[in-house]
Amino acid sequence: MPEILSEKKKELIERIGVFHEQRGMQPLMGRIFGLLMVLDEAEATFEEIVDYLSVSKSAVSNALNFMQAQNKVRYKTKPGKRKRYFYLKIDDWENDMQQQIEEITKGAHFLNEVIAARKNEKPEFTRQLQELCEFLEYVKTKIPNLFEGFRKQKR
Amino acid sequence: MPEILSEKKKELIERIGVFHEQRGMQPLMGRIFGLLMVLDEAEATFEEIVDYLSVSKSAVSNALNFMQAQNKVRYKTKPGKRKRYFYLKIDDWENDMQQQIEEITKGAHFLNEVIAARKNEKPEFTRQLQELCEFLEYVKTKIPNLFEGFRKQKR
DNA sequence: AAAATGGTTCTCTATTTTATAAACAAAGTA
DNA sequence: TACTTTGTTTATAAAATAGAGAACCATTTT
Repeated sequence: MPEILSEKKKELIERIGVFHEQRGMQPLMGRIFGLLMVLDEAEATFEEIVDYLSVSKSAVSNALNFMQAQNKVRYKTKPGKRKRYFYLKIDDWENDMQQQIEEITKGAHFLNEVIAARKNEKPEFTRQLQELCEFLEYVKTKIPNLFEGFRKQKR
Repeated sequence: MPEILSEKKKELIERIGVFHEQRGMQPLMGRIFGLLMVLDEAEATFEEIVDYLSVSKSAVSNALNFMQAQNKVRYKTKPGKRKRYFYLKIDDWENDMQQQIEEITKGAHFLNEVIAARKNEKPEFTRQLQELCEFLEYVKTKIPNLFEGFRKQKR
């Protein structure tokens, strides 16, 4: 028997949905994300997702396939049951975080191209581009330290 | 006489546009961003932007207003001239970067809510949420160090 | 075999986003 | 005053997105 969601949880799911939506995730994906976090069991069948979120099967099918392709979601089965139990693959959050932080530093590449393409007509401007670029490259080198520092601090 | 853009610069502008587009910026904004970086003068009039990018005036007007509201772009005027010279406000990239890095840590807030809302039926799952959350909070505290470390390393 | 289950795929529609074109406003010029 | 320049606004149109609903397919179950 599936958990009955409190109003608080429903509302939290929606807010988590909006949060992700604003960061470029498609709306339903964000809400599935929220749902799978909030459920005490931390998992749900296809049908439950449809019911909890009141959306169509096709929407759920597409969203789940997308999330699985992105390695955000997995499913398992249970002996004797045909249904799939979808859950968040949260155990590799470190990889995820690393990628997210690296994302920010990706722009450095373009900055270098821009700097190379510019005549130095506005040295002050070019210098600022350079400084930003150097910062991004510095951050990139410091990412491993961040994880290391975190682990060290935990013990 | 406005600079004539080389093929290389045109292509670079487009790639910068796509880069920003993929990060949620509207397409034209990304290309204006690229244009204003790549131009030797690091500035352009409204009309020049329209011509360089072959887009409509209203599109440019909207994009520039948006970018000015976001404090990404400013304009100045020149004595005797009526035109506005738009340029990137790049000098506060530190603020910008800080906000971008903080963006990543925003999710911690939701994670705390989720953890509070969950019965502890799946302790392993909850523990992973907690760990991720702690990491985000750790990163948040380390942001100032990042800037400090960068400045230190520069001298 | 027929029916039920679990999920996928296809078609259509509503919404949102992005851009155009044309009218408009303001301010300077002849 | 009329005309030009410089941008803004206002309708619209075109295109991309998200999702609904129904048909569909592959397994089980009966």
